[in-house]
Amino acid sequence: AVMILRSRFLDARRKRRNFNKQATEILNEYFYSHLSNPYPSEEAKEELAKKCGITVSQVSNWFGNKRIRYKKNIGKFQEEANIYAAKTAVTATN
Amino acid sequence: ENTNPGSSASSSSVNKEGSKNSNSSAPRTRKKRCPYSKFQIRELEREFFFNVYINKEKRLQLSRMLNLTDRQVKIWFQNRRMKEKKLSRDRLQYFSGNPLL
DNA sequence: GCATGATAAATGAC
DNA sequence: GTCATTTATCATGC
Repeated sequence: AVMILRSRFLDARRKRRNFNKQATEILNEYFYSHLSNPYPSEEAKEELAKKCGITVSQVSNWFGNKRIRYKKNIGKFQEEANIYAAKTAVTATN
Repeated sequence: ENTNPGSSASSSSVNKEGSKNSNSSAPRTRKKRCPYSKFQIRELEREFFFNVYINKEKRLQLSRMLNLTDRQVKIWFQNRRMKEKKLSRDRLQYFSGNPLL
């Protein structure tokens, strides 16, 4: 029993699995609503991790990748940025 | 497998930080990340197994053997310790609160 | 074929 | 020294 868990842990790290759509939505919402300073605190990371059903490390990985890839090609994320900007604007009015 | 700057017989292309840059070049260009070879990793891991903290003596010896700078070896051990800590955290989280245990 | 998540070098704050 | 991070690279998903 322990052995299968151990083996599952060992190969579970590098086997990449995409996050579900809802988790990505939550992360993007935070990112684009904090675009001037997309550095969530440790507490914010824990909350995001809980809401997304992922670990804090995965949240850190996601923001690290998002920041560098956004900076490298802002144009590519323009459409995405507009979508979430509109989304947060709607929630703000409610 | 690994064309490491400084390995083989590179004469002097190694960018040193010792130079107190005479002229402008204000922000020193960040050193490009260069993955280490299997051999380098094996030797580093071997030493890490014996002692997680490496002393200056062995560090110089290792850096010469692997054609790395002392700084590179020092930083490798720092990163390796962080990796070990993360592995412990992940292990703990994975084996705790799981369905069958 | 790139998008994406995870990991490996390298830097800097403290 | 630790540790969050930047950056490039790796490995996989699709």
